[in-house]
Amino acid sequence: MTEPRWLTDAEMHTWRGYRRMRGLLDLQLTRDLGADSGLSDADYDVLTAVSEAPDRRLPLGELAASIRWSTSRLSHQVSRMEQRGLVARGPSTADGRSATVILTDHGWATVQAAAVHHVASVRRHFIDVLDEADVAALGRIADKVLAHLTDATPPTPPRRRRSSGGSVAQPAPEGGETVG
Amino acid sequence: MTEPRWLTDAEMHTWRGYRRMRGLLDLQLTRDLGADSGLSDADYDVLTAVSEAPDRRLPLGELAASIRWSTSRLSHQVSRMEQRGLVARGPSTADGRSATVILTDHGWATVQAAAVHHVASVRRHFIDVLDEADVAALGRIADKVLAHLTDATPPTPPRRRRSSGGSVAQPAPEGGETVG
DNA sequence: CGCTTTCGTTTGACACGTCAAGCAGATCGC
DNA sequence: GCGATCTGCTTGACGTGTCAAACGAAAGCG
Repeated sequence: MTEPRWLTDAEMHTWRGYRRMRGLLDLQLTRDLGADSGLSDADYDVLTAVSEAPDRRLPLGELAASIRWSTSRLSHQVSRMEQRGLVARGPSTADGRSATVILTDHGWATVQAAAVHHVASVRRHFIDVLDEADVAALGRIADKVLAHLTDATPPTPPRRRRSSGGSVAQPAPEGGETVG
Repeated sequence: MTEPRWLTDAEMHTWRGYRRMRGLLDLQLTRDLGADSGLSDADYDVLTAVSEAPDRRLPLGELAASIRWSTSRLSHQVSRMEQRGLVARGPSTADGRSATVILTDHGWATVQAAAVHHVASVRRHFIDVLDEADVAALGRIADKVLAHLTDATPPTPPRRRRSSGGSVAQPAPEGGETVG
C-alpha cells in the first residue's frame, strides 16, 4: 500500500474534533478538580476506587487492577498520597507480602467533597452540553470502539469486566450518609 | 448544593465509555505509532506541524502555538528530536531572539512514512469501526463540546497541566511526491 | 544614547510515568 | 525442613511534562 486511504473531509473533521475535544475537556476537568478539591486526576481515581471498597481498604494489587494501573505506578502514587494524609498503608492480615491501602478519614472527607464538584464539572462541560440523543449516540460509539479494541488485543490481557477505568465514579453512596 | 444531580445510568454509561475509549484508543494508537515508525505522539505532532509549513520550517513560538504546546515543552522536545536528526534548529532571519525549527530530510522521510501507517491505524481502530452516521454524530458532539469549552474558557486562570492539542494530521500532501 | 521593559527561548528543579531490578514472604517438591 | 521458585510490592534509573527563573535581543522612553 503505497497510497493509503486518506481520511475524507468528514472523517478528518471528526478525528480532529475528537482529538481536540479530548485534549481540552481533559484539561478543563483536571483544572476544575485541582481548583475545587486540590486533587489530581490520579488522586481522584485512587480515592474513588478505595472509597468503593468494603472497608475503604484494598490490597494494593487489587486496587491497581481495578483502575488498571501498574502496581509500580500505584506504589509511587500511594507513597505521595500517604504523605498528604489521604491514604495510609497497612499490612495484610493474611499475606505478609501484601500491602493494604487504607482510606483515611481525611481522604474520605476529601473524596466525598470532591465528587460533588467533579460531577458538576462533568455535567457543565460535557454531559449537559449534549442532548439525550447525543449521550446515547456517544455511548454506542464508545461501545463499538471498545468492542473492537478489547477484542483484537492479544498482546495485552484481554480482560473486560469491571468498568471504572474512569474516574467520575460517584464514591460509595454509603447508606444515608453523604459526607460531612 | 448539598446534593448534586448525579449522573443517570445512561449518562454514566456514556461517561465511563468515553473515558475508557479515550484511554484504550490512545494507548493503541501510540503503540502502533511507536511500533510502525519509532515515533512518540509528541514526535509525530511536531513533525506533522513542521511538515505543513511553507519551507518545512517554522519559528519555535509559532510551532508551539499551532499545536498548542508551551514553548518550554516544545523547546525540550525539539532538543531531543534534534539529537535524533529529525529536526534542526536555525536562527531567524528577522529576529535574533527567535529560533527556527527546520525539518531535516530524514525528518521529512520519517513523517511521510509514518503518516501512511498512522492513518491506517486510525482507520483500523477508530474510523472504520464506525459507520457514516456515527462519524457525523461524533463530529457534531465534538463541535458542541468544543464550542462550550472555547466559549467559556477565560474564567479560569492561566494554569496549565498536560495538553496535547490536536494534530495528527496527514502531513503536507505536497505535490505528487509521496515519500519513498 | 543609556535604562527599563518586553519578548522568545532556554534551562533547571521537580512531578510523575515506565521499565527493570531487588527483596521479603509464600509455596512447592523433595 | 529446606532450597528453588513464585509473588506482591518497592525502589531506582530514566524519559518526558510543568513551572518559574534566567537570558539575551529588541523596543520604548527620558
